[in-house]
Amino acid sequence: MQQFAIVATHAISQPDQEAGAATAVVLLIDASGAELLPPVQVYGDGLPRVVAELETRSPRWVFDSVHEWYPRLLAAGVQLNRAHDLTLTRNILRNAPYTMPSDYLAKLRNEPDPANMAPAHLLPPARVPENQGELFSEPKDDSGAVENLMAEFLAQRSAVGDDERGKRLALLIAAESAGALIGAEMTHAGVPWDVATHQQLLEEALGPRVPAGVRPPLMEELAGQIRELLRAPALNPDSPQELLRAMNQAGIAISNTRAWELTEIKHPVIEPLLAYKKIARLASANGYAWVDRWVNHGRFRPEYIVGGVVTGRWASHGGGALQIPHQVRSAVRADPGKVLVVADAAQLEPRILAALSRDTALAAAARGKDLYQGIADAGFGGDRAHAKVAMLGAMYGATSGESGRLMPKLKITYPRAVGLVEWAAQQGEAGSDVSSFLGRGTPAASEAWKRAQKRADSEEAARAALSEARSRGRFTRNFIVQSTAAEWALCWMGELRRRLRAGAAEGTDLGQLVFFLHDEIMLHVPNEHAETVVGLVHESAQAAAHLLFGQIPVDFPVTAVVVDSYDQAK
DNA sequence: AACTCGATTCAA
DNA sequence: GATATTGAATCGAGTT
Repeated sequence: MQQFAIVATHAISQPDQEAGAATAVVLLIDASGAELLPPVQVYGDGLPRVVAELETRSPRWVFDSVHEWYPRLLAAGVQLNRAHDLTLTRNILRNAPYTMPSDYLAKLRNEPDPANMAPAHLLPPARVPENQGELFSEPKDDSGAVENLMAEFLAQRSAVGDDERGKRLALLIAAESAGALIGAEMTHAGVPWDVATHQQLLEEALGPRVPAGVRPPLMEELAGQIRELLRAPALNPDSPQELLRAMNQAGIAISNTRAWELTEIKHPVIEPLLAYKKIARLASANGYAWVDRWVNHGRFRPEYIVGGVVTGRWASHGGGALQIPHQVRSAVRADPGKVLVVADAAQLEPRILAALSRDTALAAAARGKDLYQGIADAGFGGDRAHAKVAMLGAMYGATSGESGRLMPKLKITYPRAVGLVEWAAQQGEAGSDVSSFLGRGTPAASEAWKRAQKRADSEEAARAALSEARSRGRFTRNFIVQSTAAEWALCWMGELRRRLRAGAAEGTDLGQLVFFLHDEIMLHVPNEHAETVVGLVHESAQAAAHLLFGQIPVDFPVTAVVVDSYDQAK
């Protein structure tokens, strides 16, 4: 029998007590909502103990937000097997095209879309009810009460049908919630970060550490050269405006100061300027201040925002985890006695497109390890670079330039694959929605967007409307691929987590997931289990493909390497 | 002092 | 080569 354990802040029916009001309540129910145990009142910091006890019955844990609750359980040493995250599920159901109609969904879709609201960490903190026993207390906020959580949980379950589409949506919801567990566990584990290595590379690039607010020595030296070469003694090279003015005055005709445009210019200042930009970025983004702020006890712990991107990719908060530059990856270093297993999916998105479109020719090109070479051999005279530019252009919506020119050729070779992304683009331009393979949908076009499309009364407005339509088309075109790739990655990690836990259940600590970035994972693994884990990583990739698509002729190879530090991967 | 916005560069 | 998707973060420079 399926069991569900709901964790809430309180129960509406819970009588306020003079002293020692409960800090949480746990309710164990079956799929129909019937209580299997009397509600468990939790006092003080007793939640981890209560949860650990109930976990032996292996329920699916229902939280308003795993992100809010799970870290404190992990801190107390309690791990959970399965979860259902009401907030993440709510966000999926809001835009999901294949659902069972209900009042719950109707209400949900009438609320203002949180996707258009400020992220939670930028909003003022919600008011916490702290009013037990007070004479003039404000009414208690019952949104987190167990009765309401249970009602929403049951409503979410009945929103999912049991046909093929419903099963896919159920898989998405389960995978998203598993992702929430994994995200919290990765934050808890942390990326092993060697502060000494990091500081050494900073010293080599910037010179000895100086107080905050002072320009590092090697930056100051380059700044001096730049000022001299541009005859601008007071120039602050950190200001793009000042820099642009100074360069124009020195006779350099440019309209912006982006590094890749500067490379085209022949002038003595370019070399020191590019060198300056390079180390200035290092100093401000991943310099001494970054290490002080984000690395603690040898661990970098970014927060993962599961489903934080419209396409279902993860966002992150704190320390810029989505953009760890190659420059500092030598500081990501396994503890003694351990190694890093770094794995990524090879050319995931075009393979996803092959599976989505059932394009047998593209599937054939993807048969080998190098998909782009496969495409090149099939229709681009063996030219891999051209094949890659064409394929990326098809998935992103390039119209002009080389990529645009190569599109007709690509369409002749892969009519189904190119046809699918073109269909998705047309849907978006027309104001319709598209969805991922498992059923995550695009948010509806805004009212302002629809108004602009409807009455473009001037030449100017018509141009703007067309540009907006094309932009939405590129979004929906990319959405079907990126969102399904995110689902594949979620399943990959879920399968891997299951295998790691199976090992742990038999008493073998195989190591843990410590980092995830779209199509790449990192594990921190005891030396002796490295090859076992590499095997599990490959096995999980195949299991993920099968879980999503069933038996299809598309390969999803991953590369997995065993290294001491992150820079040795790739 | 706290905010917003544009410019820039990093990642997949 | 010159063009397309999704993000995070910092800085300067202007605003409230």
